[in-house]
Amino acid sequence: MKDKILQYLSKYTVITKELEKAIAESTFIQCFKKGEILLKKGSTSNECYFIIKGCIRSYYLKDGDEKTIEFYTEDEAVIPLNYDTIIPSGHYLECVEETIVSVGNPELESETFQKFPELATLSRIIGEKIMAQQQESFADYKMSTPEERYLNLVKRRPDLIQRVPQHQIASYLSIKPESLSRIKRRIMNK
Amino acid sequence: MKDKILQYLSKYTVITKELEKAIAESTFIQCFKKGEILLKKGSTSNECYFIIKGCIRSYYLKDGDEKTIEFYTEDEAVIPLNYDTIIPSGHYLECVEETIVSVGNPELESETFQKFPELATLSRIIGEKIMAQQQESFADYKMSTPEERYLNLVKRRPDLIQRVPQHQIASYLSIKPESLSRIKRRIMNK
DNA sequence: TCTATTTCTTAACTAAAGTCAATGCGACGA
DNA sequence: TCGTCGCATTGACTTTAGTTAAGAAATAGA
Repeated sequence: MKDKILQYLSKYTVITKELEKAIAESTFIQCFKKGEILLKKGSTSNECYFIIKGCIRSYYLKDGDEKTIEFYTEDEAVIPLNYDTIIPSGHYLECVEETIVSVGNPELESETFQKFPELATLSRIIGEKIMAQQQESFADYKMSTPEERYLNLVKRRPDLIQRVPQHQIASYLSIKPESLSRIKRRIMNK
Repeated sequence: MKDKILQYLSKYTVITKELEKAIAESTFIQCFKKGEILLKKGSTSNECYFIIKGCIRSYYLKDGDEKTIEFYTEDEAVIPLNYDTIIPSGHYLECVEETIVSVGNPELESETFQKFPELATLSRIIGEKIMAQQQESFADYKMSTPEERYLNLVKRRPDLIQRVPQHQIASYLSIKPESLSRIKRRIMNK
């Protein structure tokens, strides 16, 4: 199970036996059922997740309906916006399907970081990378029409189209399910 | 001139005489004219900026027209997406008006960080803050209609409406100038 | 297995943004 | 001072998304 995290981290640094042990001690594995809520609006968050298997969706509630912000799948880190703060969350985290995660929390994290400073550096580097990716996908999003966004999604994350309900895909693209149906038909007839 | 940076940093940490000196040594002041390009698409970037006075716009070129991603004004940090990497930039940075900035670069930065580890920590904290803000504004953007985005902009950054040409505001809201005109009229008639 | 519920699609209509073209306004330089 | 150019606005028309409502398909639960 934990192999996947080590595999992920080994892309960035050399994993010593000691480090392996430290990571094993500072995280634990947890399993959630489809539909389970990991984080509610209004509550604080002191857990972050690394997805071993499954899919997590983050969304806001506005005018009674859900606005999907992001889908996280295998080998991705889910760090709530308010992680390690006392700020109540504005968004929800929900499991799209049965999901196995490795859970981290600030206390265990800072302990491990003190023992392994290279992990702190690593964490910063990965953080910067995520930030750069986010900025890029924001730019992509802003520059595209709903149809382009859908085509882009099909290209980059074809698995999502299969495993996530269409109305959640639609909300992710900021359109109504009816519009997504029409867009798909439009593309078919080309 | 440099007072503004110290003032900004003093919100986060105590500024000693030594630190003040180090900051003075690791940055320099530069002035750009209206319309000057600080970063071109395709080139690498080894400079970041802190705006003392003025306004900088980042934009992409798509299908021949400019897609504005962000406006940066007084007391804001402008860190190109590809800063301190060998990746060629996908976006441009342009001065909306005459702009005075404090310039930083990776070499000077890492020197100062070694001498003042608290500055490295600070830089990380500010980085995380910027990241959280970005995520929030992305969520806000995704959840809003063009009209809501315009009203939001008027509320949060009324100065931009005054100092930036309307067609750039429109591109920032991802609409055409004609649509922005209509939105303004619609709001007037309410 | 059968039912009930959710999800997806379709249709008709409304609302809003895109497109194209024309006009008006103001800044800037000759 | 005048003329030019870029910018903002307006109008007519097209395209696309939202809304409402209905029905078909898929899914989950009893």
